[in-house]
Amino acid sequence: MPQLNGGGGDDLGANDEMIAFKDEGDHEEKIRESAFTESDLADLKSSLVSETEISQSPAVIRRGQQDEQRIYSDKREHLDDVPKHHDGGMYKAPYSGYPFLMLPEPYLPNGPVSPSSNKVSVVQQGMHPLTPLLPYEHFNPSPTHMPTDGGQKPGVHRHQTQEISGFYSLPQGQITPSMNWFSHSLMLQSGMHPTGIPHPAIVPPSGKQEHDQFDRSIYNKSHAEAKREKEPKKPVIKKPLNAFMLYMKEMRAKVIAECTLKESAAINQILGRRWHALTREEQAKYYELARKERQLHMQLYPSWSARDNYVSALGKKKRRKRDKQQDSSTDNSLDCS
DNA sequence: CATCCTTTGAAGACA
DNA sequence: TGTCTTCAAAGGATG
Repeated sequence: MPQLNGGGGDDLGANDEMIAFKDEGDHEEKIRESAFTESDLADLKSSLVSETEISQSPAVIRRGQQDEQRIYSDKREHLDDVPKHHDGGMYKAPYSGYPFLMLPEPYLPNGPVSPSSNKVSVVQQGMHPLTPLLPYEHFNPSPTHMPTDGGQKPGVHRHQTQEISGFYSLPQGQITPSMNWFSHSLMLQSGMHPTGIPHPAIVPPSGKQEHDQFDRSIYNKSHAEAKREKEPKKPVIKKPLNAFMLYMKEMRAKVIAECTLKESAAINQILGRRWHALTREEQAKYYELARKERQLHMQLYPSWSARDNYVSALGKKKRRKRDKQQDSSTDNSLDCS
């Protein structure tokens, strides 16, 4: 199968996913036929209400979503097989030259999308808002810089890939095989990437509560405690963005402009429908970008695991949500249409 | 002020 | 192995 950048040992693709993807053909066409345009905005707006009120219980809805998700997951696997738009070692995103040109102006720091946002993390402010990939730009993925498994957590299996374009080459010696999180944690403070470039995947010790605690400590803590507080805290390394998230980042501004919507939930619904309306080639771009994101992320943070950011095995938020659903499922009044 | 909503996909947990 | 849960982004809405 065609491999990215000459196919250096990427094991993310799978050939056994063809069936589901083929079967999806008709479905995909139908989706495209019903591709969302801004003319459907009114429809969506009403569906935002109606779709959540109709027959299915949340559990059933969720189940359906997951079934569909699996189909698209299969599709994604297949998409790894589609011819890649790359040239030699350098990926050329045909649509806009990701990562540098992927997002339109509105995503620039002073653009219409972000300017007034106070939700942008400290790390993101003042950095290239375009994509987490930017800092990776200087990362040299050559085998000599491959991280070892020394810092690897048990049970964390990360596939090391040989091939990342020279596009991401790093100033020499910035990341060594022995560099795990602890060895460059100081650099990571305040979201500083080992390269010296802020990285959006790295945020200061997370949680507003934590932050509040820190602020209060300035006034309330004893000297010893204050000193302890000063000690470096583990920065939070965020998950790499998946294909859809990358797509959302790129297209959100466009949808906002077209539909004059502000509410993210509604925008995300539109984006979800548009995502399904994309051709496989169009989606492939984002799957490819996401794959690169993951590769770079795992090379930059070999000891990182998604588990690191888990609130708990069963987070309180979802637990509450589930409890709610159970309550509503016992109350069937909302299930009928 | 914290959490929810809403989407898809990746990854971890668990039976 | 299959299913479920959590979290990535975003910002208005809500309690």
